Amino acid sequence: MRKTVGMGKSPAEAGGEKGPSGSAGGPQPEIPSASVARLATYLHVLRSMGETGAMVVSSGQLAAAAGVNSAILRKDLSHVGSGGVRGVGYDVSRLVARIALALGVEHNHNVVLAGAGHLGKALINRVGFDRRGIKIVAMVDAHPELVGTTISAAEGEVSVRGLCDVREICREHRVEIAVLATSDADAQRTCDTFVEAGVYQILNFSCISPQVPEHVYVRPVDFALELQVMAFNANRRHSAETEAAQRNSSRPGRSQTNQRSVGV
Amino acid sequence: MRKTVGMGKSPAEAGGEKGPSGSAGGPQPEIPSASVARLATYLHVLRSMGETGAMVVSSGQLAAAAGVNSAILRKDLSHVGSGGVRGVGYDVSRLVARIALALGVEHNHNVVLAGAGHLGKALINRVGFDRRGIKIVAMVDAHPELVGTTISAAEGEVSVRGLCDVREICREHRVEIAVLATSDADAQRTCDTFVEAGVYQILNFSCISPQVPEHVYVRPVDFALELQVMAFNANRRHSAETEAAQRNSSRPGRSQTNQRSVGV
DNA sequence: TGTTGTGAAAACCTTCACAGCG
DNA sequence: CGCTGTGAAGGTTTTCACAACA
Repeated sequence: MRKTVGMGKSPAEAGGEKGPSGSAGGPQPEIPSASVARLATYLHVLRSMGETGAMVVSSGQLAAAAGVNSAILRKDLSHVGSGGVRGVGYDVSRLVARIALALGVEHNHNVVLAGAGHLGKALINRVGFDRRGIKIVAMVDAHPELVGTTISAAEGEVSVRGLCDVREICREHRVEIAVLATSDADAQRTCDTFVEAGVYQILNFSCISPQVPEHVYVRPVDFALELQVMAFNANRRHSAETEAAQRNSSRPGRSQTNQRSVGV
Repeated sequence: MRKTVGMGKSPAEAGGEKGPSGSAGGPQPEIPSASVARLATYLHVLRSMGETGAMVVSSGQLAAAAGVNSAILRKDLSHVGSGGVRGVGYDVSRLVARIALALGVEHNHNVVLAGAGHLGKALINRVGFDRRGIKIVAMVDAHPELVGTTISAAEGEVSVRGLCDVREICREHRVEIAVLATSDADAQRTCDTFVEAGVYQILNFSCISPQVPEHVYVRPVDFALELQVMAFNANRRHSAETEAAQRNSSRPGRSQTNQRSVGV
């Protein structure tokens, strides 16, 4: 929600054509973007379940584990041609395969991580990117004194390269996605380098909003924002309490609005 | 979107009462949650603008800087009693004051950060929490060997404390919000400790989904998720391209759906 | 003229509720 | 009986478009 001029949701999704597809072989029936994010979560949860031996899950169980309402889960799954069995549930491995197919997890996407500070180290040490179709192929940093050093990562060591190598790295590995975990001072410069190298999706952890051309999508990850929203909720809770106390009788009331999960 | 059973949107917002307020003095006219997140972003952007000397902004300028459509920006601002001048724009400092008031940034909220690894270090070194109403009052870690060590932070040094101190810290500082930046192995245990200490909003960076009681809100920050969505978009772009190439004429078409910003 | 503030319309997303089936 | 899949209803969020105004 910060800067980001470019495409908001997705490429594809051309002209009109609401039906399954204009001609004969339109394969993607256009999954709603809100569902895509949740499907990725289900995939993650299902894999954990599979590892602990579960063979089938019901929508209720999976929904509870994923933190969503079961109706929307079933609707999401219907977009991937769920294949559940009425009265029983879903076969875990089959469902994993279907979601993975729909999300295109089979093609590994190569990403470059910029910034060899604490955040960069935290990111490179995260496990589980690989199995989710993400491969960090290189780490770069704008500071010459860091170039050539090695960072211990989840698997082996990664050596830090310079910005001047970005173009070559991106061409060689067909990189379309980059992560900007640099200091604010280096962010714009590093971002420009990526854009010149043909990267068109950037996950931005810095506090500035880099200027980018129209066709580039920058997804901001503003660490303070979530906390600020939480603080606001805390304030609201307090004023609701004092307000309720000033009157006399209480009226409970509910509310639900799941917001999209956050962050890399 | 991961686990998270508790409140989805906000506390407050009790029963029916759609109008401004039931009785006489209802002060909060109920800002939509989508707007709250954006308002926090505007505040951030406006402060940067203020520092570079801008006195007034138009909705178009601010919207471009914040990466949103100008109509929705004006609507968001209308919730805080915008006070703009037609034909001119908004007075920057006045607008900052109004948004800060509406969001309640004046009350500082104390938060505890769990996890003294790379991620924890990255978070504690972030600047700008303070001016956004957030104060990290302590850092804790489940590993005894880290307890007592000091971490160099943006301002001075912070010493790491143990889980057994959490209860006291939270009571002393009236902590309602915690950040879970531990390893997955320590996450549940640390989370439980916070819940017992009365924390009811938790920003979760770990890859597991902690089990929490009904009234606790866990906001997941799944680092891989965003990248996976980006990868999906890249796939869609590719299949759209090849599909378009298989036919002959191209039909451009647009799409816009700004998703909520992400992360702490 | 240029910009705000805001109804009304449109798009999007979620929830309900139930038919259909194993 | 239990669970899936889905049409229809309901709610929220975004966009449009334009009157009002300095």
